[in-house]
Amino acid sequence: MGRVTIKDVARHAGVGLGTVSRVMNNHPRVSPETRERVLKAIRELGFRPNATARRLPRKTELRYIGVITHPFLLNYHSISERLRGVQTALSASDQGLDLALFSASSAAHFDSQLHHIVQANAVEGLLIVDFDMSDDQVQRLRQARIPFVGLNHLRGRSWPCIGTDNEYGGYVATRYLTELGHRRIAYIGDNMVDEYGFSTSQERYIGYKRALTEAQIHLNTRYVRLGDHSYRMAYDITQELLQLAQPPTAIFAMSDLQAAGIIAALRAADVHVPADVSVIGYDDTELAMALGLTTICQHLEQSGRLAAGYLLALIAGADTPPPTLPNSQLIVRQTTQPPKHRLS
Amino acid sequence: MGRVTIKDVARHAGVGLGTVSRVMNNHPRVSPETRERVLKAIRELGFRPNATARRLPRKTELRYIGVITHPFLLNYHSISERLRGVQTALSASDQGLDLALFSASSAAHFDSQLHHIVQANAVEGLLIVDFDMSDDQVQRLRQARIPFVGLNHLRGRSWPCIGTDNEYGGYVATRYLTELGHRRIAYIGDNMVDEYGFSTSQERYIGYKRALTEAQIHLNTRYVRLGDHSYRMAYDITQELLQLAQPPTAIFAMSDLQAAGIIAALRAADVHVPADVSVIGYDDTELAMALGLTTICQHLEQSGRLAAGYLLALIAGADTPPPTLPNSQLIVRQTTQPPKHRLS
DNA sequence: TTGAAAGCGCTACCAT
DNA sequence: ATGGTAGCGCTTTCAA
Repeated sequence: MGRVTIKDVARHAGVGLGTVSRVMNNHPRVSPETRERVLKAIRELGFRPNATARRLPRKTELRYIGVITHPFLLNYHSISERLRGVQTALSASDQGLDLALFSASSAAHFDSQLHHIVQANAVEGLLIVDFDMSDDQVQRLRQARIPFVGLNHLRGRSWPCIGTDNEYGGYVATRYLTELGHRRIAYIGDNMVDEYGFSTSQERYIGYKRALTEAQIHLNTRYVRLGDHSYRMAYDITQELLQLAQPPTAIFAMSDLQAAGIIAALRAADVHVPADVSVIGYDDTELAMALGLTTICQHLEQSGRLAAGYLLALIAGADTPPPTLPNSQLIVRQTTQPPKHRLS
Repeated sequence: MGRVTIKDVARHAGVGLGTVSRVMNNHPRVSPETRERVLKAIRELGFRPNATARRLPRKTELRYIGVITHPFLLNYHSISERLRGVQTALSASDQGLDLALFSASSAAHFDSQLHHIVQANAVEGLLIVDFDMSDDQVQRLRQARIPFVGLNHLRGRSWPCIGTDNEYGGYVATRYLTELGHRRIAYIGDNMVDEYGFSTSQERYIGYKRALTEAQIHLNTRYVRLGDHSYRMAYDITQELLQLAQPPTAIFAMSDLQAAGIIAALRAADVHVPADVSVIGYDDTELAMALGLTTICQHLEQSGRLAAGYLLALIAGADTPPPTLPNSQLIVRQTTQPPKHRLS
């Protein structure tokens, strides 16, 4: 597509380049007639000035830190917490860096977004939320000399990531339940991993399994359910779990929101929490506080702050190792207690 | 500050301009020695290429839709819902527009951000979340031909805004309570208005007053409390309200999160909801669903979608009136009922 | 493999 | 008030 430039407009209006520019910039010294003629030409040609070209002679720099994430994540509490941390770090640094938010709805889309970002030299640095990258993708960013930091936990990744260990989180939550004496423990996760390569749920599941193994509890796959991470889904799954001949005495969920759905479903079925069933959530949101929910705190806001701060350091040319985030932490509230009867 | 350019690097390394460029772009046909010499020069001079200048000859356009908001808002559920709507509209349009998130922590900061955005020609269009603008600021955006849409309700604004009427929302919630027979109705809002010119809480308060007046209820200022919009604050304020000689029989809150704090405080004081005290929240978040909270739905995600869609139309040169968002809606759940005794 | 030079699309200055 | 022109900092040909 041969874009319409200021030159075309000038020719079309029968004026000089400078005049068109003056009209665009509301320069006072343009006669009303000429101005009208130029505006008409602009309209007729559908001219839209090239922002990059305007910036160059004006010498107004525009610098961004990019954040790339999945649009579904915008549903989640986790993203706004992390974004908040990122913004905090950015404002604090006062380097005139703004935040560009890219979203990628599939692995292919992620790749094309990455391509776009590199090609357009869009950002000074990139925060990659939860997505994993192929060696090739890492290579491309390195070659383009765009510093990047993952906003999630480093597990088998060859590039710096900041986040808490999901395997550990899953382990700690489940171990707490086994220590309380539970043996029929359900896990409700999400299935994003299959579609998008997010491994969060899977990692926590591995921790869950490890805790079961340690407690010599046989893994019952009926207790493992994956859905779409919504309140509603957790509600429905809980109803199904209650239909089992041996329903679980404890449920560990992927998020506080799911836990809320679980609690609601239990309440609706007149099953008492925690007397009949214990529930553990994840994220330590204000929702968990509101519900008195036992949960795992993964320091989301802080992770955003640290990751952005580290990225800024990398941009400034630092060659230091990434900062460490405190590990996940079990927050015990009122939705967990030993099971009524010790069963096997 | 005379920035270091590629020219300086070339001179310093004793090579031509093109060679420096080739090194920066990992061009294969550069001898290892020359490459090393150039890299050394780059390091020594602290050279950082100008992203704008790189984009120009590459002809890779980079276009953003800006969203400007207050960093505190990132705490709120409302912002992620709206951002999600914006992203949805942006992706759907498939125009290669990305999202730039600006945050302004004060009125002065907002003004300077606006200046920066205009000056740098940073965005194709701007969504202004909750901030109000002076005539001068509106004028500046108009002059720069940057289309803009407010992401909040239009009340006394001369520019297009998309959002539900807060006065109406406050009115509907309060009227529902008066109709149930409540006469001692508290309002818990936030105090952002003073510091930042956000009028959300104030507008709802006006609706609250109107409903009281209609029901011939005298406004008791002890029942009107403003805080910082957190769960904690609402919790504390509720404790104070319970100390009053005549505690309220109903509480209307600025957000579902506050409502959750209120309910928790009431429960802690062994006051039953809704038997002893009714509670209404705002936003219809999943938290409200989880708590069975009566609340006001203000169609946040949809407002983001509509506003972004409309902005895209404006950018494309449309001259249509803004779309209309369905008005706020009362969602009755289980935290409201008539007061125990009819009191005056 | 390298240097020189011609743009990229626009702004802003210098004349007129 | 307007047209011509010299950059803005970089990429990418074209020769050598």
